Amino acid sequence: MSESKYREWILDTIDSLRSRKARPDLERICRMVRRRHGSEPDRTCAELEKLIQEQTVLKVNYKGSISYRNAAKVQRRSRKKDDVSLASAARRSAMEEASHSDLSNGDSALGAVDQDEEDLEGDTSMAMDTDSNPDEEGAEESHDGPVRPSPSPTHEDASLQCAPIRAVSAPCSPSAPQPGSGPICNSVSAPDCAATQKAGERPNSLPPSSPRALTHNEWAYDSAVCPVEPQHPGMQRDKVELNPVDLSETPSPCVSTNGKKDSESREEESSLSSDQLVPDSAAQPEEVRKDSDGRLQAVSSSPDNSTLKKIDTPYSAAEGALLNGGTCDQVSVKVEKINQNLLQWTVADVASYFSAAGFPEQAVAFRTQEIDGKSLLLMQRSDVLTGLSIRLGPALKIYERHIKVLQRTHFLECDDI
DNA sequence: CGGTGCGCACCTG
DNA sequence: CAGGTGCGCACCG
Repeated sequence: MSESKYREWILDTIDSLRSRKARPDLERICRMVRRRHGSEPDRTCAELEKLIQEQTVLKVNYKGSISYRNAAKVQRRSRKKDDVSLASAARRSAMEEASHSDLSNGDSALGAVDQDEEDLEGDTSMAMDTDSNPDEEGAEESHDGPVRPSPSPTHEDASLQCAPIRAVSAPCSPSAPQPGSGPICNSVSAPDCAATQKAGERPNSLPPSSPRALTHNEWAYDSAVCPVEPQHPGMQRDKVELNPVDLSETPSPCVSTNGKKDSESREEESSLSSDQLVPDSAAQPEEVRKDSDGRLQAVSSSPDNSTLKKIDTPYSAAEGALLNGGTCDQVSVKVEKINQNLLQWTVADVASYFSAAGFPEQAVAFRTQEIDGKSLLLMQRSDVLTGLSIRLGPALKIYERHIKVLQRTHFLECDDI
């Protein structure tokens, strides 16, 4: 209930601010939501972070300050260009998510957001990067995110390293800080990851399609993923295994991504740094704390945590599949693991999955229709094409490339069992 | 004082 | 050139 409300409110507010030519920053968003709906700023911040993780809202560092974007709008633009490149987008998302998990953990919302935003916006407004020179410093710190993106083998290392850290230290600040020390953990973990990544290597293999886009997406995804991982031990395992495997193993067709890493890596760094840096270091700390506190409490007693965890796994699997191209055998294997969780996916998980897969607008429709993992498994082609009131193009892609694949893998698993 | 409208400059593709 | 973004200012209640 509240979630959807806040989503509407926040997206509405962002749109409103944008139409007014005012920067949609945290302060203005919170204020407007409070005025319009009487919601407390803290709560708004928390909900905003959730949306960011879901990629419903993009956090961007633009011209040295943090801005929030309506992911749906942003993506449209970028995607328009890409257009047919769904596959590429999907790959990116998958790749990114897998790799990023590490990064985002520390920063949590901020880092993640920025990343996400960047990804989405990357096409349209890389201005942020340009403008945000000063921020770059911060970005370096947060770079973790950017670095992770690196596709292949490298991030494996990074992810592996980071993963453990995250789990131990704590969950990512934003969404689900399970351990009491959300904020601290974040700060600590992030740096560690970053350091390791930086020192070791930069993982930068970008996918063939678009370097920037890839990078951006990756970041965003990472953030989203990270939070989840820490929570469930079991999940984490899966995730860890999956991610590394996916990335490293991806021997077959997918390999193409690796080649481009080098050239693109530069770009990634530059772009990444600008966006991520500022937000994470400066503004976010406060937000995070708030969120963490609230969530922590909630988490301890509530099922939220489980949701988050679930999300991570699903993503990784899905992502892996996407990245690989959806056809790889490996993918199927990964998917299988995922499938187990599929039945446990919540509505939020499903929405997050499709947001991460590059369908933020359509993800809203899934949420609106309250499609959870079980419902997803029951969905037929006609349901997707006509039951969600989404455009035919994305609907077809979503069904053929995601739902169908998820269902297939799930039922295959069942058969085996 | 806070919300709103918008001209204008700046960026990117 | 087109389109997005947001600063800074003026206006309104």
